[in-house]
Amino acid sequence: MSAGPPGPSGHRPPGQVRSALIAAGLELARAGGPDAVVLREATRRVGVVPNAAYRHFVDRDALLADVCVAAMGELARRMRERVAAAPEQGDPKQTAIARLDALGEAYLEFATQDTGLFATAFALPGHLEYAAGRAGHGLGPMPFQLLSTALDELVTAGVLPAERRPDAEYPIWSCLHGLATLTTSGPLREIPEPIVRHLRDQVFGFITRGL
Amino acid sequence: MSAGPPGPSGHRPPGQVRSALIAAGLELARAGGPDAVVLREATRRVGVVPNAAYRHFVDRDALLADVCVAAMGELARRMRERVAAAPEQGDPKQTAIARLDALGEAYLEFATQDTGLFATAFALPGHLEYAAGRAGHGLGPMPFQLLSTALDELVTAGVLPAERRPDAEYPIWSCLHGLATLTTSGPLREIPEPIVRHLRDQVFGFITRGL
DNA sequence: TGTACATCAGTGAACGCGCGTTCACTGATGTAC
DNA sequence: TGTACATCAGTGAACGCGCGTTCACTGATGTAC
Repeated sequence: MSAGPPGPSGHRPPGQVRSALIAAGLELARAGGPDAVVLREATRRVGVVPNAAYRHFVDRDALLADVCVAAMGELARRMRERVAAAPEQGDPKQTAIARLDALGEAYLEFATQDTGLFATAFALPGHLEYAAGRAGHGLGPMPFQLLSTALDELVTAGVLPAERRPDAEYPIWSCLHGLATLTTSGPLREIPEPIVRHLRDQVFGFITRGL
Repeated sequence: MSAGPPGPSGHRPPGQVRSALIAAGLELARAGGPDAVVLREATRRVGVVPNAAYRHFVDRDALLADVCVAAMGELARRMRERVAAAPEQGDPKQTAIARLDALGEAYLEFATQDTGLFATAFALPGHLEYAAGRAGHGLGPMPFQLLSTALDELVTAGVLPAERRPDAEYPIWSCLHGLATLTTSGPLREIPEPIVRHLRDQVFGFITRGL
């Protein structure tokens, strides 16, 4: 976690402290959500004096914003990973459905395993663009885009009727996101794991039926 | 907001300060969510010295817990109100569907109009029972129960096949809750109101199709 | 190739703030005899 | 009916804490001549 090589008063290679602060912020967020992204604690972990952070971020909110974007990027990365690993089925219909499932599984798995990071990804004030689409942060396609692509494939495969394609992202996203928050930080957060898995199957069935 | 009649050092009627603190906590929560429920600010609003709160709550978390329960009770109250106001249709099928719609509308409306209170209702650590059911707080039936009842009516009316009734609450709740959080405190929070309404219709259609 | 100087990224010390919480207290209320 | 006393719910003052942020500084790095 500590910066390592440079002496106690040394200068680091350019950009290293900045990215180390974001990395430290991510660890804090992983453990405690967005509120746990405390500027002083991040600098402590990087091995730098608190005010050094102000060389890289105008204030604490600017640091948090970068941490949020990174968290969302991490969610997207995991989703891409799982879609890529989804086994090719013989039937193109089955393949398209398997891809959508993989997306949903990754989303829920991330929320379960990294609850704090998941909450942080959605804590950025304002901009829908960064979750809802159009990359441009060098982090690759974001979750909404991945879902859009999966739905396009379902249309191509003939599973989803073309007239129901427009805006089909939103009901599905809502289902997944609702289940994720209810079971990880909502009233269902303490129910035993097998039951959570059952609920997930229930919701997946519901989604498939609604297509 | 202030306690009124009793003099600056006076004692209040028994129980009045306690419920006034919860009421003040609710106002704080309404404006800023659970984190805004600050013990000192609540006592300030009630017109009492900070440590007086410790006569009524073991610590700040205990106050917050009561505020959370009250917020959930308020959500339930609004849902009941809307269901009661739903117009009786000629067809029992239509009536049952209209009731479910009313429930969903009330849920989303509460999340939109009282975002802080909505977040607070779901911020209580631990207990699923209080949202997921079985009253017992003198606050009347809670949201989950209301949804269960609505689904039972859909089965009776012949809209929802009986074999799909078990656990049907969860996919529907997930959809509504996901849409509520995405559009009120998530990445979709700043999209214009007409579009939100369109998304809501989209989700309602999805739910009806999934029954 | 060497010197003068601007820039950059760190240090050290301090600030004010508001928070939750604890202490010893006081005066009003209700009960026992 | 009157007095003694326990209980209860408030007051007043103070605590330590960690936070975000600002100030003046210093030393290393890179550039101009």
